[in-house]
Amino acid sequence: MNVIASFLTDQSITRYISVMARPREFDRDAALTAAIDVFWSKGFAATSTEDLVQAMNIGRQSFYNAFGDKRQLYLEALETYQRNATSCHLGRLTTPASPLKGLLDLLVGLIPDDDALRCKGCMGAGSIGEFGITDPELVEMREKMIAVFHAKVVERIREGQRLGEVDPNVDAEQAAAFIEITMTGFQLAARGGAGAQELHALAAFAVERLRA
Amino acid sequence: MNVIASFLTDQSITRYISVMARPREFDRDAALTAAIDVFWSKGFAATSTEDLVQAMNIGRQSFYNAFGDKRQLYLEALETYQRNATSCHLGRLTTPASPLKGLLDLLVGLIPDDDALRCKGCMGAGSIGEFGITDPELVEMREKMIAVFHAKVVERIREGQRLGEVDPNVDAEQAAAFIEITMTGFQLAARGGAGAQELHALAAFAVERLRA
DNA sequence: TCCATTTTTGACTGATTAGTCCATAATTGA
DNA sequence: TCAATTATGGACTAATCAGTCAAAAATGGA
Repeated sequence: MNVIASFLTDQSITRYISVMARPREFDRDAALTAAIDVFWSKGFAATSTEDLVQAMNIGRQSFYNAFGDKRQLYLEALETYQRNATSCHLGRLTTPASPLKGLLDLLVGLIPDDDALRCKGCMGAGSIGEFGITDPELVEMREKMIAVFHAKVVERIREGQRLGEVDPNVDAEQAAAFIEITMTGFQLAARGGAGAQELHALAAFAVERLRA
Repeated sequence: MNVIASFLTDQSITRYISVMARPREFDRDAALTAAIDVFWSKGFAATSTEDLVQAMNIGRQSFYNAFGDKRQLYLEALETYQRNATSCHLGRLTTPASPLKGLLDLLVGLIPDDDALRCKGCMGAGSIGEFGITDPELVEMREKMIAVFHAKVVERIREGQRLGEVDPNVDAEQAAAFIEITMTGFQLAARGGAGAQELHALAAFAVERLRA
């Protein structure tokens, strides 16, 4: 075992090795970000390793050294994407004082004004569409991500009910699931070319349907 | 020009030719149905022509004779799928006397009880996820399909408002768009493994949110 | 029986695929 | 300076890809 210390679990930080070897020339995080972008736009199957090494601007062997193989890179890309996206969602959901406004911000946050960005949709939704439940590892990743998120949405809805903003007759769990379904609907609609204005109006409509 | 008569536009019916040649040995419709099933499950990029000829149970040259190429077959498969699906949706939407019940049936109709079928999701949604707006021909096909459907949903919602079932304060166009977003959300959730019971409950929840 | 035509069958093609091999370079500690 | 280790670049490989070719078979009409 050559590893003396691995203080950091983040793979992007060069680990301390007993005998230091040739250092990596490229920025692993930047390469990963480039890979995310390709997979996000084209999906897994339609992306070739050649597409990847070009976009990441690294050599083929560096690619396999640093990321394992195409599938491992996809898993890492998707996880990184999802962690980041979920973090943004939670920020928007919880920032406003008004829970209903939080839900609105959550939905509106899914809709970039920039057409090119909006049309990429959501990589997570793309992954569900491409793989469904055929890949257990992906299913597990999804479930972990959604669990955290779902709990927060439920919490915010209950808060809205206590404050008299949200219809007290609805079941908070169901309302949260409803918001989540609406989110995926938005993401697919955006990928299909729906306009920002149209989606903003729909976000308002959906949230308004929960008002007390 | 060898075609004496082409009474029927349906490609699946052997056309009348001046000099009759060797007849096709396989059922074109059955082969197309098999192709739909493969594309539906795996998407376009992940499906090989080998997958297709095996599932369709025809020779490679017969495949290219009868369907052009992989992309043309995909277009035909998707169009056939969509026409059929839209027809089913419209039937469920318009059959019940109650418009609100029609909307509920529409949503519930998206959710097969059979797990394997439900997990396939919707081929149309899959196509949006895979191609986004990158293929103009697909975008055009979608727009034609949705236009007919959307008009019918709006109509049913207005009817519900006249009958006092649907909240008179909502904009019928927006409510219809909301139903359509909910549909795509359902289809992706189903593909991701959501349970039938859970989705049924959500269908009721969504429709109930439109009640007067 | 032969002709014109299309279908079928199976082999074939050139391109692309994911991934590997290997020689060389760069690094630190001995 | 050398040993140990990892990174890099470029050539390579075996498999699979979408699509084609050509010969044989099947049909109805001449």
